[in-house]
Amino acid sequence: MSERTRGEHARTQLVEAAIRLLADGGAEALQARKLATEIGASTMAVYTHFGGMAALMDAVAREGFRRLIANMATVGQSDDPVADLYGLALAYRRTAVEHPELFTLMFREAGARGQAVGDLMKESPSSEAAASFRGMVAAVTRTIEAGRLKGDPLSVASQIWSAIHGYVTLELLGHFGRGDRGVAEVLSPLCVTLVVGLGDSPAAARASVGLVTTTV
Amino acid sequence: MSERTRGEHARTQLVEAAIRLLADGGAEALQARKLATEIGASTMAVYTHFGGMAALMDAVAREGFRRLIANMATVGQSDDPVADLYGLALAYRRTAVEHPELFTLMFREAGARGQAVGDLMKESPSSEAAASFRGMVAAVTRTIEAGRLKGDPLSVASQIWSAIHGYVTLELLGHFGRGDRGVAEVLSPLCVTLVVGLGDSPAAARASVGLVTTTV
DNA sequence: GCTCCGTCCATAACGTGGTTATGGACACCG
DNA sequence: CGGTGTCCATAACCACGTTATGGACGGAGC
Repeated sequence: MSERTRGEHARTQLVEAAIRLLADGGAEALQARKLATEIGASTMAVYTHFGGMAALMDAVAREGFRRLIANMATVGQSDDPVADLYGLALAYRRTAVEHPELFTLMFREAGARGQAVGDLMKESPSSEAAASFRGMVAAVTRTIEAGRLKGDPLSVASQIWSAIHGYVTLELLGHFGRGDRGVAEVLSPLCVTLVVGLGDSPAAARASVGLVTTTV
Repeated sequence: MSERTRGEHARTQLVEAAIRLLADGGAEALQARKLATEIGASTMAVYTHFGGMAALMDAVAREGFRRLIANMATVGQSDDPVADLYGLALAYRRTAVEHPELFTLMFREAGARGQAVGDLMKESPSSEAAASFRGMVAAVTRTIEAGRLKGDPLSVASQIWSAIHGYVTLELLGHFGRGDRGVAEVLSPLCVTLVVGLGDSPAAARASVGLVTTTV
Protein backbone atom coordinates (compact mmCIF):
# COMPACT_ATOMS: atom_id res chain seq x y z
CA MET A 1 0.00 0.00 0.00
CA SER A 2 3.05 2.21 -0.43
CA GLU A 3 1.74 4.61 -3.03
CA ARG A 4 3.41 2.65 -5.85
CA THR A 5 4.39 5.89 -7.58
CA ARG A 6 4.80 4.37 -11.01
CA GLY A 7 1.33 2.92 -11.04
CA GLU A 8 -0.53 6.04 -10.03
CA HIS A 9 1.58 8.02 -12.40
CA ALA A 10 0.61 5.74 -15.27
CA ARG A 11 -3.01 6.32 -14.42
CA THR A 12 -2.82 10.07 -14.71
CA GLN A 13 -0.52 9.69 -17.70
CA LEU A 14 -3.25 7.76 -19.45
CA VAL A 15 -5.90 10.34 -18.71
CA GLU A 16 -3.64 13.16 -19.84
CA ALA A 17 -2.70 11.31 -23.02
CA ALA A 18 -6.38 10.68 -23.65
CA ILE A 19 -7.18 14.38 -23.35
CA ARG A 20 -4.31 15.15 -25.70
CA LEU A 21 -5.48 12.62 -28.29
CA LEU A 22 -8.99 13.94 -27.96
CA ALA A 23 -7.85 17.50 -28.47
CA ASP A 24 -6.06 16.94 -31.72
CA GLY A 25 -7.76 13.93 -33.20
CA GLY A 26 -11.35 14.08 -32.07
CA ALA A 27 -13.30 11.34 -30.39
CA GLU A 28 -12.25 8.82 -33.03
CA ALA A 29 -8.61 9.22 -32.08
CA LEU A 30 -9.25 8.04 -28.54
CA GLN A 31 -8.17 4.43 -29.04
CA ALA A 32 -6.53 1.94 -26.73
CA ARG A 33 -3.65 1.30 -29.12
CA LYS A 34 -2.94 4.97 -29.68
CA LEU A 35 -3.07 5.59 -25.95
CA ALA A 36 -0.59 2.78 -25.42
CA THR A 37 1.99 4.10 -27.87
CA GLU A 38 1.39 7.61 -26.60
CA ILE A 39 2.59 6.69 -23.11
CA GLY A 40 5.09 4.12 -24.37
CA ALA A 41 3.30 1.10 -23.02
CA SER A 42 1.02 -1.66 -24.21
CA THR A 43 -2.74 -1.62 -24.31
CA MET A 44 -2.73 -3.68 -21.14
CA ALA A 45 -2.10 -0.51 -19.17
CA VAL A 46 -5.64 0.56 -19.98
CA TYR A 47 -6.96 -2.68 -18.51
CA THR A 48 -4.87 -2.88 -15.38
CA HIS A 49 -5.66 0.73 -14.47
CA PHE A 50 -9.21 1.14 -15.68
CA GLY A 51 -10.60 -2.19 -16.79
CA GLY A 52 -11.48 -0.98 -20.25
CA MET A 53 -11.95 1.97 -22.54
CA ALA A 54 -15.37 2.76 -21.12
CA ALA A 55 -14.00 3.30 -17.63
CA LEU A 56 -11.09 5.28 -18.99
CA MET A 57 -13.41 7.60 -20.87
CA ASP A 58 -15.42 7.93 -17.72
CA ALA A 59 -12.28 9.02 -15.89
CA VAL A 60 -11.51 11.47 -18.69
CA ALA A 61 -14.99 12.91 -18.37
CA ARG A 62 -14.54 13.28 -14.62
CA GLU A 63 -11.27 15.11 -15.17
CA GLY A 64 -13.10 17.38 -17.61
CA PHE A 65 -15.71 18.22 -14.99
CA ARG A 66 -12.94 18.84 -12.48
CA ARG A 67 -11.46 21.40 -14.86
CA LEU A 68 -14.85 22.96 -15.46
CA ILE A 69 -15.33 23.34 -11.73
CA ALA A 70 -11.85 24.79 -11.38
CA ASN A 71 -12.50 27.32 -14.12
CA MET A 72 -15.78 28.31 -12.57
CA ALA A 73 -14.10 28.62 -9.19
CA THR A 74 -11.77 31.31 -10.54
CA VAL A 75 -14.78 33.58 -10.82
CA GLY A 76 -14.74 35.32 -7.51
CA GLN A 77 -17.49 36.97 -5.55
CA SER A 78 -17.58 40.65 -6.28
CA ASP A 79 -20.14 43.10 -4.94
CA ASP A 80 -22.14 42.59 -8.16
CA PRO A 81 -23.58 39.07 -8.02
CA VAL A 82 -25.20 39.40 -11.45
CA ALA A 83 -21.81 40.20 -12.96
CA ASP A 84 -20.44 37.14 -11.15
CA LEU A 85 -23.19 35.04 -12.65
CA TYR A 86 -22.31 36.25 -16.11
CA GLY A 87 -18.70 35.48 -15.30
CA LEU A 88 -19.73 31.90 -14.56
CA ALA A 89 -21.44 31.73 -17.93
CA LEU A 90 -18.30 32.94 -19.65
CA ALA A 91 -16.17 30.47 -17.70
CA TYR A 92 -18.49 27.63 -18.66
CA ARG A 93 -18.37 28.68 -22.29
CA ARG A 94 -14.61 29.22 -22.31
CA THR A 95 -13.96 25.79 -20.83
CA ALA A 96 -16.03 24.26 -23.60
CA VAL A 97 -14.50 26.29 -26.42
CA GLU A 98 -10.95 25.61 -25.31
CA HIS A 99 -11.52 21.85 -25.23
CA PRO A 100 -14.54 21.20 -27.40
CA GLU A 101 -13.96 17.48 -27.86
CA LEU A 102 -13.49 17.00 -24.14
CA PHE A 103 -16.61 18.98 -23.35
CA THR A 104 -18.62 16.92 -25.80
CA LEU A 105 -17.25 13.72 -24.32
CA MET A 106 -18.15 14.85 -20.80
CA PHE A 107 -21.83 15.02 -21.60
CA ARG A 108 -21.79 12.00 -23.88
CA GLU A 109 -20.35 9.92 -21.05
CA ALA A 110 -22.82 11.44 -18.66
CA GLY A 111 -25.51 10.04 -20.90
CA ALA A 112 -23.76 6.70 -21.31
CA ARG A 113 -23.66 6.01 -17.59
CA GLY A 114 -27.34 6.75 -17.46
CA GLN A 115 -28.30 8.24 -14.19
CA ALA A 116 -24.79 8.76 -12.89
CA VAL A 117 -24.88 12.52 -13.20
CA GLY A 118 -27.93 12.25 -11.10
CA ASP A 119 -31.00 14.17 -10.40
CA LEU A 120 -29.65 17.62 -9.78
CA MET A 121 -32.92 18.85 -8.42
CA LYS A 122 -32.04 16.83 -5.35
CA GLU A 123 -28.85 16.12 -3.50
CA SER A 124 -26.23 14.19 -5.41
CA PRO A 125 -23.01 14.98 -3.62
CA SER A 126 -20.91 12.38 -5.38
CA SER A 127 -21.02 13.49 -8.97
CA GLU A 128 -18.55 15.98 -10.38
CA ALA A 129 -21.20 17.41 -12.70
CA ALA A 130 -23.37 18.15 -9.70
CA ALA A 131 -20.57 20.15 -8.11
CA SER A 132 -20.43 22.59 -10.99
CA PHE A 133 -24.19 22.97 -10.73
CA ARG A 134 -23.97 23.68 -7.03
CA GLY A 135 -21.55 26.50 -7.75
CA MET A 136 -24.19 28.03 -9.94
CA VAL A 137 -26.88 27.56 -7.32
CA ALA A 138 -24.68 29.40 -4.83
CA ALA A 139 -24.15 32.30 -7.22
CA VAL A 140 -27.88 32.47 -7.93
CA THR A 141 -28.62 32.48 -4.23
CA ARG A 142 -26.39 35.53 -3.81
CA THR A 143 -28.23 37.38 -6.58
CA ILE A 144 -31.51 36.64 -4.87
CA GLU A 145 -30.25 37.66 -1.44
CA ALA A 146 -28.97 40.89 -3.02
CA GLY A 147 -32.50 41.57 -4.21
CA ARG A 148 -31.55 41.50 -7.87
CA LEU A 149 -33.38 38.30 -8.88
CA LYS A 150 -36.51 36.61 -7.58
CA GLY A 151 -37.52 32.98 -7.35
CA ASP A 152 -36.42 29.62 -6.03
CA PRO A 153 -32.62 29.30 -6.32
CA LEU A 154 -32.84 25.73 -7.59
CA SER A 155 -35.34 26.55 -10.29
CA VAL A 156 -33.54 29.74 -11.29
CA ALA A 157 -30.19 27.97 -11.44
CA SER A 158 -31.74 25.20 -13.55
CA GLN A 159 -33.10 27.73 -16.00
CA ILE A 160 -29.81 29.56 -16.30
CA TRP A 161 -27.82 26.36 -16.61
CA SER A 162 -30.14 25.13 -19.34
CA ALA A 163 -29.74 28.34 -21.30
CA ILE A 164 -25.97 28.50 -20.99
CA HIS A 165 -25.49 24.82 -21.71
CA GLY A 166 -27.71 25.07 -24.77
CA TYR A 167 -25.87 28.08 -26.07
CA VAL A 168 -22.51 26.35 -25.63
CA THR A 169 -23.73 23.15 -27.26
CA LEU A 170 -24.97 25.00 -30.31
CA GLU A 171 -21.89 27.18 -30.56
CA LEU A 172 -19.69 24.08 -30.56
CA LEU A 173 -21.79 22.69 -33.41
CA GLY A 174 -20.85 25.71 -35.45
CA HIS A 175 -23.96 27.81 -35.14
CA PHE A 176 -23.43 31.42 -34.17
CA GLY A 177 -20.24 31.54 -36.25
CA ARG A 178 -16.63 31.40 -35.18
CA GLY A 179 -14.63 33.36 -32.69
CA ASP A 180 -16.37 35.38 -30.03
CA ARG A 181 -19.16 36.55 -32.29
CA GLY A 182 -21.69 34.25 -30.65
CA VAL A 183 -20.86 35.64 -27.23
CA ALA A 184 -21.58 39.19 -28.31
CA GLU A 185 -24.62 38.36 -30.41
CA VAL A 186 -26.28 35.58 -28.43
CA LEU A 187 -24.77 34.61 -25.08
CA SER A 188 -24.45 38.11 -23.71
CA PRO A 189 -27.96 39.20 -24.76
CA LEU A 190 -29.26 35.86 -23.51
CA CYS A 191 -27.87 36.49 -20.05
CA VAL A 192 -29.40 39.95 -20.00
CA THR A 193 -32.72 38.48 -21.09
CA LEU A 194 -32.57 35.87 -18.36
CA VAL A 195 -31.76 38.14 -15.45
CA VAL A 196 -34.27 40.75 -16.59
CA GLY A 197 -36.90 38.05 -16.89
CA LEU A 198 -35.95 36.94 -13.38
CA GLY A 199 -36.53 40.37 -11.88
CA ASP A 200 -33.46 42.49 -12.48
CA SER A 201 -33.91 45.92 -14.01
CA PRO A 202 -32.85 46.14 -17.67
CA ALA A 203 -30.41 48.95 -16.96
CA ALA A 204 -28.75 47.13 -14.06
CA ALA A 205 -28.62 43.92 -16.05
CA ARG A 206 -26.95 45.54 -19.03
CA ALA A 207 -24.51 47.29 -16.74
CA SER A 208 -23.54 44.08 -14.92
CA VAL A 209 -23.13 42.09 -18.11
CA GLY A 210 -21.29 44.94 -19.79
CA LEU A 211 -18.83 45.07 -16.92
CA VAL A 212 -17.63 41.57 -17.54
CA THR A 213 -17.63 41.61 -21.32
CA THR A 214 -14.14 43.08 -21.37
CA THR A 215 -12.93 39.98 -19.56
CA VAL A 216 -13.73 37.71 -22.50
CA MET B 1 -34.42 5.13 -64.38
CA SER B 2 -37.77 3.56 -63.72
CA GLU B 3 -38.16 4.22 -60.02
CA ARG B 4 -36.83 0.73 -59.17
CA THR B 5 -39.38 0.35 -56.38
CA ARG B 6 -37.51 -2.34 -54.56
CA GLY B 7 -34.37 -0.29 -54.28
CA GLU B 8 -35.98 2.82 -52.90
CA HIS B 9 -37.98 0.71 -50.55
CA ALA B 10 -34.86 -0.90 -49.20
CA ARG B 11 -33.43 2.55 -48.56
CA THR B 12 -36.31 3.67 -46.40
CA GLN B 13 -36.44 0.22 -44.85
CA LEU B 14 -32.87 0.69 -43.71
CA VAL B 15 -33.51 4.09 -42.20
CA GLU B 16 -36.60 2.84 -40.42
CA ALA B 17 -34.79 -0.22 -39.12
CA ALA B 18 -31.99 2.02 -37.93
CA ILE B 19 -34.42 4.21 -36.00
CA ARG B 20 -35.97 1.10 -34.50
CA LEU B 21 -32.60 -0.32 -33.43
CA LEU B 22 -31.65 3.05 -32.03
CA ALA B 23 -34.87 3.27 -30.06
CA ASP B 24 -34.49 0.01 -28.24
CA GLY B 25 -30.78 -0.61 -28.17
CA GLY B 26 -29.17 2.78 -28.01
CA ALA B 27 -26.45 4.10 -30.25
CA GLU B 28 -24.36 0.97 -29.76
CA ALA B 29 -27.05 -1.18 -31.33
CA LEU B 30 -26.88 0.70 -34.60
CA GLN B 31 -24.59 -1.76 -36.41
CA ALA B 32 -24.35 -2.77 -40.05
CA ARG B 33 -24.79 -6.45 -39.28
CA LYS B 34 -27.83 -5.90 -37.06
CA LEU B 35 -29.36 -3.63 -39.68
CA ALA B 36 -28.82 -6.34 -42.27
CA THR B 37 -30.57 -9.10 -40.33
CA GLU B 38 -33.27 -6.64 -39.31
CA ILE B 39 -34.32 -6.10 -42.93
CA GLY B 40 -33.47 -9.66 -43.97
CA ALA B 41 -30.52 -8.75 -46.16
CA SER B 42 -26.75 -8.67 -46.02
CA THR B 43 -24.58 -5.81 -44.89
CA MET B 44 -23.98 -4.95 -48.55
CA ALA B 45 -27.35 -3.24 -48.61
CA VAL B 46 -25.88 -0.50 -46.44
CA TYR B 47 -23.12 0.04 -48.95
CA THR B 48 -25.14 -0.04 -52.16
CA HIS B 49 -27.68 2.40 -50.76
CA PHE B 50 -25.56 4.67 -48.61
CA GLY B 51 -21.90 3.90 -49.11
CA GLY B 52 -21.24 3.24 -45.44
CA MET B 53 -22.51 3.57 -41.91
CA ALA B 54 -21.54 7.23 -41.68
CA ALA B 55 -23.79 8.18 -44.57
CA LEU B 56 -26.57 6.01 -43.23
CA MET B 57 -26.42 7.67 -39.84
CA ASP B 58 -26.44 10.99 -41.63
CA ALA B 59 -29.64 9.95 -43.39
CA VAL B 60 -31.09 8.84 -40.06
CA ALA B 61 -30.25 12.23 -38.58
CA ARG B 62 -31.90 13.97 -41.52
CA GLU B 63 -35.03 11.89 -41.01
CA GLY B 64 -34.94 12.91 -37.36
CA PHE B 65 -34.82 16.57 -38.28
CA ARG B 66 -37.64 16.03 -40.75
CA ARG B 67 -39.75 14.64 -37.89
CA LEU B 68 -38.78 17.52 -35.65
CA ILE B 69 -39.85 20.00 -38.31
CA ALA B 70 -43.10 18.11 -38.82
CA ASN B 71 -43.84 18.15 -35.10
CA MET B 72 -43.10 21.84 -34.90
CA ALA B 73 -45.30 22.46 -37.90
CA THR B 74 -48.30 21.02 -36.09
CA VAL B 75 -48.17 24.05 -33.80
CA GLY B 76 -50.48 26.43 -35.56
CA GLN B 77 -50.65 30.18 -35.47
CA SER B 78 -53.19 31.31 -32.95
CA ASP B 79 -53.92 34.89 -31.98
CA ASP B 80 -51.45 34.53 -29.10
CA PRO B 81 -47.96 34.32 -30.64
CA VAL B 82 -46.28 33.86 -27.25
CA ALA B 83 -48.44 30.83 -26.60
CA ASP B 84 -47.45 29.56 -30.05
CA LEU B 85 -43.81 30.03 -29.16
CA TYR B 86 -44.25 28.01 -26.00
CA GLY B 87 -46.04 25.41 -28.11
CA LEU B 88 -42.93 25.18 -30.28
CA ALA B 89 -40.82 24.64 -27.18
CA LEU B 90 -43.10 21.82 -26.05
CA ALA B 91 -43.04 20.27 -29.53
CA TYR B 92 -39.24 20.42 -29.59
CA ARG B 93 -39.06 18.84 -26.17
CA ARG B 94 -41.67 16.19 -26.94
CA THR B 95 -39.87 15.14 -30.11
CA ALA B 96 -36.69 14.67 -28.11
CA VAL B 97 -38.31 12.81 -25.22
CA GLU B 98 -40.20 10.42 -27.48
CA HIS B 99 -37.04 9.44 -29.36
CA PRO B 100 -34.14 10.34 -27.10
CA GLU B 101 -31.53 8.25 -28.86
CA LEU B 102 -32.52 9.65 -32.23
CA PHE B 103 -32.43 13.19 -30.92
CA THR B 104 -28.97 12.65 -29.49
CA LEU B 105 -27.78 11.16 -32.76
CA MET B 106 -29.14 14.11 -34.72
CA PHE B 107 -26.90 16.55 -32.95
CA ARG B 108 -23.96 14.19 -32.73
CA GLU B 109 -24.05 13.75 -36.51
CA ALA B 110 -24.45 17.47 -36.93
CA GLY B 111 -21.15 17.79 -35.13
CA ALA B 112 -19.55 14.94 -37.04
CA ARG B 113 -20.15 16.50 -40.42
CA GLY B 114 -18.62 19.68 -39.09
CA GLN B 115 -20.17 22.69 -40.62
CA ALA B 116 -23.00 20.89 -42.39
CA VAL B 117 -25.67 22.23 -40.10
CA GLY B 118 -24.27 25.56 -41.06
CA ASP B 119 -24.09 28.97 -39.68
CA LEU B 120 -27.65 29.61 -38.74
CA MET B 121 -27.04 33.27 -38.24
CA LYS B 122 -26.87 33.44 -42.02
CA GLU B 123 -28.78 31.78 -44.80
CA SER B 124 -28.37 28.03 -45.03
CA PRO B 125 -31.37 26.89 -46.99
CA SER B 126 -30.18 23.35 -47.60
CA SER B 127 -29.91 21.97 -44.10
CA GLU B 128 -32.82 20.33 -42.35
CA ALA B 129 -31.65 21.66 -39.00
CA ALA B 130 -31.81 25.17 -40.37
CA ALA B 131 -35.43 24.67 -41.39
CA SER B 132 -36.51 23.99 -37.83
CA PHE B 133 -34.66 27.12 -36.76
CA ARG B 134 -36.38 29.19 -39.43
CA GLY B 135 -39.73 28.06 -38.04
CA MET B 136 -38.71 29.49 -34.73
CA VAL B 137 -37.54 32.74 -36.30
CA ALA B 138 -40.93 33.09 -37.96
CA ALA B 139 -42.75 32.55 -34.68
CA VAL B 140 -40.49 35.07 -32.95
CA THR B 141 -41.13 37.58 -35.70
CA ARG B 142 -44.85 37.30 -35.08
CA THR B 143 -44.40 37.96 -31.37
CA ILE B 144 -42.38 41.07 -32.18
CA GLU B 145 -44.90 42.28 -34.74
CA ALA B 146 -47.62 41.76 -32.18
CA GLY B 147 -45.74 44.07 -29.83
CA ARG B 148 -45.19 41.39 -27.21
CA LEU B 149 -41.39 41.01 -27.56
CA LYS B 150 -38.64 43.40 -28.59
CA GLY B 151 -35.37 42.89 -30.40
CA ASP B 152 -33.85 41.43 -33.53
CA PRO B 153 -35.74 38.28 -34.56
CA LEU B 154 -32.57 36.39 -35.35
CA SER B 155 -30.94 37.19 -32.04
CA VAL B 156 -34.11 36.53 -30.08
CA ALA B 157 -34.70 33.23 -31.84
CA SER B 158 -31.10 32.22 -31.17
CA GLN B 159 -31.50 32.96 -27.49
CA ILE B 160 -34.74 31.02 -27.23
CA TRP B 161 -33.41 28.10 -29.24
CA SER B 162 -30.32 27.94 -27.03
CA ALA B 163 -32.42 27.85 -23.90
CA ILE B 164 -34.84 25.22 -25.15
CA HIS B 165 -32.13 23.05 -26.63
CA GLY B 166 -30.14 23.23 -23.43
CA TYR B 167 -33.12 22.31 -21.32
CA VAL B 168 -33.91 19.33 -23.55
CA THR B 169 -30.31 18.15 -23.58
CA LEU B 170 -30.10 18.23 -19.81
CA GLU B 171 -33.49 16.60 -19.36
CA LEU B 172 -32.42 13.71 -21.60
CA LEU B 173 -29.32 13.29 -19.45
CA GLY B 174 -31.57 12.67 -16.49
CA HIS B 175 -31.44 16.00 -14.73
CA PHE B 176 -34.78 17.51 -13.78
CA GLY B 177 -36.13 14.05 -12.97
CA ARG B 178 -38.45 11.82 -14.95
CA GLY B 179 -41.81 12.36 -16.49
CA ASP B 180 -43.09 15.87 -17.05
CA ARG B 181 -41.70 17.24 -13.82
CA GLY B 182 -38.96 19.13 -15.60
CA VAL B 183 -41.47 20.83 -17.85
CA ALA B 184 -43.42 22.19 -14.92
CA GLU B 185 -40.41 23.07 -12.80
CA VAL B 186 -37.90 24.29 -15.37
CA LEU B 187 -39.01 24.53 -18.99
CA SER B 188 -42.24 26.36 -18.34
CA PRO B 189 -40.69 28.90 -15.92
CA LEU B 190 -37.76 29.25 -18.29
CA CYS B 191 -40.05 30.26 -21.14
CA VAL B 192 -41.80 32.79 -18.91
CA THR B 193 -38.41 34.17 -17.87
CA LEU B 194 -37.31 34.48 -21.48
CA VAL B 195 -40.34 36.28 -22.84
CA VAL B 196 -40.51 38.59 -19.84
CA GLY B 197 -36.84 39.37 -20.28
CA LEU B 198 -37.56 40.08 -23.92
CA GLY B 199 -40.23 42.61 -23.17
CA ASP B 200 -43.48 40.81 -22.44
CA SER B 201 -45.36 41.67 -19.29
CA PRO B 202 -45.12 39.02 -16.54
CA ALA B 203 -48.88 38.64 -16.33
CA ALA B 204 -49.30 38.20 -20.08
CA ALA B 205 -46.37 35.81 -20.22
CA ARG B 206 -47.73 33.61 -17.45
CA ALA B 207 -51.14 33.63 -19.10
CA SER B 208 -49.79 32.61 -22.49
CA VAL B 209 -47.62 29.83 -21.10
CA GLY B 210 -50.39 28.71 -18.78
CA LEU B 211 -52.73 28.38 -21.72
CA VAL B 212 -50.60 25.76 -23.37
CA THR B 213 -49.56 23.84 -20.28
CA THR B 214 -52.68 21.74 -20.44
CA THR B 215 -51.58 20.55 -23.88
CA VAL B 216 -48.54 18.76 -22.49
C1' DG C 1 -36.54 -14.37 -77.96
C1' DC C 2 -31.73 -13.29 -77.14
C1' DT C 3 -27.98 -10.76 -75.77
C1' DC C 4 -25.99 -6.89 -73.45
C1' DC C 5 -25.69 -4.09 -69.63
C1' DG C 6 -26.49 -2.07 -65.27
C1' DT C 7 -28.17 -2.46 -60.64
C1' DC C 8 -28.52 -4.85 -56.54
C1' DC C 9 -26.82 -7.88 -53.30
C1' DA C 10 -25.01 -12.59 -50.98
C1' DT C 11 -20.75 -14.55 -49.70
C1' DA C 12 -16.47 -14.38 -47.92
C1' DA C 13 -12.48 -12.25 -46.77
C1' DC C 14 -9.69 -8.19 -44.74
C1' DG C 15 -8.39 -4.35 -41.41
C1' DT C 16 -8.91 -2.17 -37.28
C1' DG C 17 -9.68 -1.69 -32.69
C1' DG C 18 -11.40 -3.52 -27.94
C1' DT C 19 -10.49 -7.22 -25.18
C1' DT C 20 -8.42 -11.32 -22.91
C1' DA C 21 -5.11 -15.26 -21.78
C1' DT C 22 -0.71 -16.08 -20.59
C1' DG C 23 3.47 -15.66 -18.52
C1' DG C 24 7.38 -12.96 -17.01
C1' DA C 25 9.59 -9.04 -14.32
C1' DC C 26 9.91 -6.76 -10.26
C1' DA C 27 8.94 -5.08 -5.53
C1' DC C 28 7.74 -6.09 -1.10
C1' DC C 29 7.12 -9.40 2.92
C1' DG C 30 7.89 -13.03 5.90
C1' DC D 1 15.94 -16.09 0.39
C1' DG D 2 11.63 -18.08 -1.27
C1' DG D 3 6.68 -16.46 -1.52
C1' DT D 4 3.26 -13.44 -3.13
C1' DG D 5 1.09 -9.90 -5.51
C1' DT D 6 1.04 -6.09 -8.87
C1' DC D 7 1.97 -4.48 -13.26
C1' DC D 8 2.43 -5.16 -17.93
C1' DA D 9 4.42 -7.05 -22.80
C1' DT D 10 3.13 -10.34 -26.07
C1' DA D 11 0.04 -12.49 -28.78
C1' DA D 12 -4.14 -14.13 -29.85
C1' DC D 13 -9.32 -13.52 -30.12
C1' DC D 14 -13.49 -11.39 -31.51
C1' DA D 15 -16.80 -7.98 -33.12
C1' DC D 16 -17.74 -4.83 -36.52
C1' DG D 17 -17.02 -1.76 -40.64
C1' DT D 18 -15.60 -2.41 -45.00
C1' DT D 19 -14.33 -4.33 -49.58
C1' DA D 20 -13.63 -7.77 -53.47
C1' DT D 21 -15.87 -10.86 -56.11
C1' DG D 22 -19.25 -12.90 -58.67
C1' DG D 23 -23.97 -14.12 -59.48
C1' DA D 24 -29.05 -12.99 -60.14
C1' DC D 25 -32.33 -10.25 -62.05
C1' DG D 26 -34.57 -6.89 -65.11
C1' DG D 27 -34.84 -3.69 -68.78
C1' DA D 28 -33.04 -2.06 -73.72
C1' DG D 29 -31.99 -2.85 -78.20
C1' DC D 30 -31.96 -5.92 -81.99
